[in-house]
Amino acid sequence: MGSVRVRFAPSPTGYLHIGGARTALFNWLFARHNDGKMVLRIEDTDQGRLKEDSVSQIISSLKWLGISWDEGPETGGDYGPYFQSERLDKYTKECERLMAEGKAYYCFCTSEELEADKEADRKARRPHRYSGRCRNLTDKQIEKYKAEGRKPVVRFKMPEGNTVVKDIVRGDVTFDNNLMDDFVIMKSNGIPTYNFAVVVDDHSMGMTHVIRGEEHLPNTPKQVLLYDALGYETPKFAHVPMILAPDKSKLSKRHGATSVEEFRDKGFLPEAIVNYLILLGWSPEGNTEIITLEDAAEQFSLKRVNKSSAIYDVTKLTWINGVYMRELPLEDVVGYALPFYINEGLIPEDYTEQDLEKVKSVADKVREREKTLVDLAKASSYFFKFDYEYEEKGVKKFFKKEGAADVLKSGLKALSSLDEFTAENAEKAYRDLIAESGIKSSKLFHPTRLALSGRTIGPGLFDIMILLGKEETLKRMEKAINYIESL
RNA sequence: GACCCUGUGGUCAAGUGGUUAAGACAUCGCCCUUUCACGGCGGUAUCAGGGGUUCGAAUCCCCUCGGGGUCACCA
Repeated sequence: MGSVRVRFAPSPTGYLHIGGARTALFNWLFARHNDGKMVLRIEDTDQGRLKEDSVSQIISSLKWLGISWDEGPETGGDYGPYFQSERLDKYTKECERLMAEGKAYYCFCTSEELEADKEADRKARRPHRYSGRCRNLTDKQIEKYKAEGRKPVVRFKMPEGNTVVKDIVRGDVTFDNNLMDDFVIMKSNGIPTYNFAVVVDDHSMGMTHVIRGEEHLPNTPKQVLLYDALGYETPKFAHVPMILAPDKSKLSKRHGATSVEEFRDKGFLPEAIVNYLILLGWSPEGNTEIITLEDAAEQFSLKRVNKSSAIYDVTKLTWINGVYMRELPLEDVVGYALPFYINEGLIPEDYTEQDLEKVKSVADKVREREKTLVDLAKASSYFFKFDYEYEEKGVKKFFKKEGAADVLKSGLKALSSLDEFTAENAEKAYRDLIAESGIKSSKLFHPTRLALSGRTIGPGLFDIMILLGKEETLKRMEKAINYIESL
């Protein structure tokens, strides 16, 4: 076997699905691990289902995730074109060869006839398969049909016997050819069906391995038969388990986010999504949970891919996202976070260098305790706006207490006397105040936090003060004192 | 319905005839702490069921049940 060549072959009918992303990822990992090539091919033969912009959406999602390809759209390559719609001549040629060899034939059955057959089978409660009516048409009959203007499809002549699919993940899977009918390989409009196009393409593009979702397994024997009929060498197959929704059903819109874009919009980082996806259906040796694309590529093996489908669990994704939020370089996190800060109305769309610096310093502290970019932006809001309301339960607990205003007043005084407003000095001022006055530390810290942020949780109190600056800190203290006194 | 795949805690998942059945997320408790998060320690919880094979089965075989997928001139 030559060097490894694998492909990800999405159909451009929408966004990049999380399951598709995982398939792409496994292909990428396998290619990388084996110093092989990753090909991106667009399966756009069904013009009816084609969606505008879908290709660019899929491409941008893949890029965003960090999944690259050596050949395909944008990058080109020696095995192009990489759009099936531009490869029609290849399918036609191979189809004609099959017909010349008697391995395929024209079928002129109308959809009405086919439907009637199907109905008859249904009534007789027998499994439906194509009747084979056109299997042995004479040249004369064919001419006659053609003269009538009927456009034929081309069907594959299903041979007798069994077909074995050798699958790296699942072992040998045997299918009875009797259960498969003479399926269509070329539609009446001259466009190949999936099963035919995929075989011609995978062969002509030199694919050594076909790694795809489990849902393709039942189709594979047909493809194997086609490989044989065409005299191609069969690639190695690996059908990876599917990703299911929490209720074990197929992941769909009603389960919330299913596309990579949606996860992005919910504030997940590409590094985290990729990390999570790597762990779904595959696991590295040892107890590693946090793993980079590069490390995974080094270790990746199809032998360690699971057989059973996995239920995707957003809770664990969220945990992983939190890990990356605090461990990735601050610049990276801020880069991803900016749109969320804009969306929260914290900085303008045409933000300045100053805005950026502020986001950086705020995010640096806030990211420690948040798990998504959405939460990060929300938890940062009071650093940018002073229009917040005091949290109700905080007010009850800390503001509506005997002497609350006085405590804040003494805090305010201690702070205002500071020349150099640093976290160390501010903390010292508070600690000294506590020591001198005998005020309990919690009686001072909590109301201060509520005054400065409107909340009962957040970064270290003195970090907040520094981020706010002396002037703003004092202003907020004063406002809180007034508020308490008005209660 | 037919065919195919699959079945270890709530979820991910290690495990390939002999283990006290790892680990992670979640959950519960404790600790750390100005709060939250992080972190640390500990707890609850798993081999779908039934038959075999074997001195010995999560691991091998069979059946049942559960889950999923495929049955197009879609991909």
